[in-house]
Amino acid sequence: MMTTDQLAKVFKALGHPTRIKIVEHLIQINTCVCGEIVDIFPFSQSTISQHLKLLKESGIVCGEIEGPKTYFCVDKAVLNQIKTYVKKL
Amino acid sequence: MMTTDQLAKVFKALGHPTRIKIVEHLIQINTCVCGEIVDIFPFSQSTISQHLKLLKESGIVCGEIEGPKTYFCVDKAVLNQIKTYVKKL
DNA sequence: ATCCATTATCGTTCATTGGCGATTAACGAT
DNA sequence: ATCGTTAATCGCCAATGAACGATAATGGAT
Repeated sequence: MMTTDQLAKVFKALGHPTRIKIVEHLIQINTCVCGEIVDIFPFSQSTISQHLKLLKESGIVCGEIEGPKTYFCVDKAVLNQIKTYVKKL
Repeated sequence: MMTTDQLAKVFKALGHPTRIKIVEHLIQINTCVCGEIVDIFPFSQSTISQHLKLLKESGIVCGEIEGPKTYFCVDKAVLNQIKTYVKKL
């Protein structure tokens, strides 16, 4: 079970259109690097990196550093916890 | 279907522990007035009123003014849309 | 050792949030 | 008409968020 604070953190992370779209994209293609996301959105690299950091800190996204790149993906466990919580509402 | 912006607004509204708890409470007891919520939380009346305003603006909560009181409740339609969206993630 | 590609971080700016007390507004009851 | 109850709004302050450009850091390739 997630605490209310943890839940709030994830919801807060999802509380921005760009971050929602990033998460949707990550779910679709399973995993991808920051640069690919930067190419999709009309924002600077630093802005996207910041969004990814926020998503990571909330727990909904995890990133694995591999060489100079970082591979981001959605944490399925956390996503499922969110799903379970929302379903019960 | 909700737009990404609408979704983000609702998630943002849920992105605060107090507001999550308010929504949970509203779901449990179906409807209640502002004062009742103020009694539950260790925050001032103005702060709770502000949270309720935010929740209302996001669409997840609706309030009906009846005399000097305002009855708040969760908008089931919006909640269901959120549920549907999260399930599909 | 150097360069390039990739991502993270820093510093800045402006806008928004979260909390409060105080005030205002709306209404019922006396 | 006044009073009390209830809720919304205002003004304030400190903290956070969102965006950017610039810079730093990491590691692969030459």
